[in-house]
Amino acid sequence: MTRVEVAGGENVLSEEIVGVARDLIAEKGLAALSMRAIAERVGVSAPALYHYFDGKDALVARVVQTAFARFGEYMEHAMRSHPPGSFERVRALGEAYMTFALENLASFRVIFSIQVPHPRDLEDLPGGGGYPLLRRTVIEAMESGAMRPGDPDLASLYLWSMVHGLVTLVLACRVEGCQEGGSGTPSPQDLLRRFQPFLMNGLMVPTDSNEG
Amino acid sequence: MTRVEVAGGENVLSEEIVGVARDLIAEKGLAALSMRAIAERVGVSAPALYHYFDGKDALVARVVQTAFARFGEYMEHAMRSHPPGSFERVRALGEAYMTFALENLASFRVIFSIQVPHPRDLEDLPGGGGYPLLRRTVIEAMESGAMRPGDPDLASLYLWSMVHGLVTLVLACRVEGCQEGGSGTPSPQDLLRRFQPFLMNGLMVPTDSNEG
DNA sequence: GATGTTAGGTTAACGCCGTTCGTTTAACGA
DNA sequence: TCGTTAAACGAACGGCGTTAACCTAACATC
Repeated sequence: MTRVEVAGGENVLSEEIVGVARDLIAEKGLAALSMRAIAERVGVSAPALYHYFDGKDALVARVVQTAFARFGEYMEHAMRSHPPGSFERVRALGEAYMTFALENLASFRVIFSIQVPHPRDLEDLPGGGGYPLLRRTVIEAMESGAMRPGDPDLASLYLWSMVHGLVTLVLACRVEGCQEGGSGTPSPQDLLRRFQPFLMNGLMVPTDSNEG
Repeated sequence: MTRVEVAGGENVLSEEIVGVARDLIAEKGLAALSMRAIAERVGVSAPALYHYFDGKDALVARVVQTAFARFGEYMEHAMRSHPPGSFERVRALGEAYMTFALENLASFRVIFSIQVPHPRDLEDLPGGGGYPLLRRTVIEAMESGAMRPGDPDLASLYLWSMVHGLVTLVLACRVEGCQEGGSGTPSPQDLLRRFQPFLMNGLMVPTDSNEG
């Protein structure tokens, strides 16, 4: 085995295994992921993987954890290009959420696969799965007056649900097919932008009783 | 084989196969579904299933189709208990969506599994996957003045995304964990109810520039 | 009544899967 | 030099989806 040794690097092989697994998921889907395929691409026998991971599930869990870390970094970077306390910052988070999902399909699918038998605790994830970031941004927007004051958790979950639902529907269905009389086939990002008036002002005709 | 024959029934076995498959998905998850397990519970050998279905994927697709039909009926029934054109009717659709998802977890997971390699066309599904129902309800609400007039497809997709996202997040994470300072652990239905002010009036502080 | 034909099953088998077992090789500390 | 340990290997087990070949009962046709 003439494996290239990175100077000063430790546990290089286990990281390579995780990367190969992520790539294979991206190429063929999670369902088609096999330990033998991972091992072959790494250049090692399948049982060797069990020296680094307790099994396939543990390996996939590690891939998820890594993907979440990248996810959080991506969101944080996108947010920083807008002033604190602005609604623009909230909007940028939503757009980054969707862009990450579309550009890192494998990671996103692994992260939010609803096939996992036991739901994950958000707190166990690096960066809390991006939720604390969203929460902090919402609080700042409320304090600056850009958003209606209220329960920041409720508002955060509302925003999260909306963007996440749109992403999931776009991935699961041809949502463009729903836009029968629409102008062409809008991109998911377009849809999100067109959602903004709803997010800001709601779906109702404003009346005194509503605004009380 | 002393199989019970239903009087006048045809293709009973294929329907029984679909039902057993749905039950097994509910019990052990889609990932653990196996043709051999289905066959054993039906009381038949595994290759016999290939007389009725082209393979496992086709069988699962049939389970999905059946689940969608039940989904549509459920939604339609929930909607009918509220007057046409009312926002209550729109809200009832959302609640039915979430209740169905929680009570028919297996069906919902199969329906919206994002692991499918090729997205489905909504039009191919029975009842269009419930979307035409939502769209009609939204149009009626707009015409009656209960909702702000606008593109009904955009508003429908917005509502759909929000509810679907909340359901998906609830299923994928312990969303209750996000409510750190909340009052106990609200049920998903509670969360949806508390979203209603956001849906109606938005997240912004109403100003003249917003409402123009 | 003999004779295809077909529906609806059977068993055996192939190749792939996750995983375990026992073994081997190489590095290292005492 | 010896024992230990890390890190790999090949072989094998049981289960998977699927295919192939075969059987049997019902039924239409000559």
